[in-house]
Amino acid sequence: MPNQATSTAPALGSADFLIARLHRTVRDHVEGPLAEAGFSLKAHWVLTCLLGEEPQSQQQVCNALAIDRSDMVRLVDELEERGLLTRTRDKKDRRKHTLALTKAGRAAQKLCDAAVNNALDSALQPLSRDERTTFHHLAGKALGLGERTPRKGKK
Amino acid sequence: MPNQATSTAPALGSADFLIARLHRTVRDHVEGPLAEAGFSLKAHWVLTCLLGEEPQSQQQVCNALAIDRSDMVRLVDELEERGLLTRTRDKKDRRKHTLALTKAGRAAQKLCDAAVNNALDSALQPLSRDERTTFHHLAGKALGLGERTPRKGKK
DNA sequence: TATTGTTATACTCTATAACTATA
DNA sequence: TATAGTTATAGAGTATAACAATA
Repeated sequence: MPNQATSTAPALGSADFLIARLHRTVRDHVEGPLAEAGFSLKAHWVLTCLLGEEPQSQQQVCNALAIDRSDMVRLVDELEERGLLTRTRDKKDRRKHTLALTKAGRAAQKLCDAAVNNALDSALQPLSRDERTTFHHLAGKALGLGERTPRKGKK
Repeated sequence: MPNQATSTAPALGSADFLIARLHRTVRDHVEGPLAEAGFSLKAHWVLTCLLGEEPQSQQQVCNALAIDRSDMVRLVDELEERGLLTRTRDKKDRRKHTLALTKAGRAAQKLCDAAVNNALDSALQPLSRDERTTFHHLAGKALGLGERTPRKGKK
């Protein structure tokens, strides 16, 4: 494991520090279990993004996830190779690649989701359920993501 | 600027995604102004850390900030060269380097703090003051940073 | 033997630039 | 001319491993 702050003095309350630390803590918790299931964080994001609103162009997914086009190519390459999504040319605009989940892709997403939610439970353990909901809501609001239904994972 | 999600569909409500996005948004906002002032994010953290509880060993600062020792060497090298802190051998345990801010270091910290707080205001603009306080508190709690006084920047 | 600080190196992520094919 | 996707490359940021000095 990388670099866990060993208990000692927090000393810093700046929001940029807290968010950076939180980011790493969450990543450290989630990455392992996901990797065991054979996925990266971003692969999970892509699958989840497609699950939401299914046929989307690569570019749309890039925009939704704030992932660079050149990264997306590699991500989609792999997911396609593993038969988790299909990549077809848009007939109306042949520049675009339309992405859609396969059945296996939907199953993979579900699997990832379970692993991620489980890992998040332990990463955010100090927070109560209500606190997590509030935190979640505020994070979304801070990002300017309009008012969406939270879509919480059920236990 | 790097990779801003262009308005479109959020699609993802997973906490790991929100935190990752927030991390980048905040970093993108804060890094620029800090760089103009001649500092990196981590340099600001180090200065702030020393401000809190002044004479500390390099290792203590590493622990508090979850920064790797090898990174810390370079950070401290630069800050020392610029006369913002002093690095002296601990006489009781000559393996340790004791760090302490200089007067210029304290001034620099104050300058950075202003730049950072200003940048955070715009990065977290969608949140009200109360919401920011709540978010802040929850982030700290999630990290298991005991109950500290928030030490909010005053306007 | 374990710890602090140091150095050099490797690795991962992400961004950039240049190219193609379409529009 | 501008956009979608691709490719190859470069740059941050961070982790790893080995070493010297000290305990």
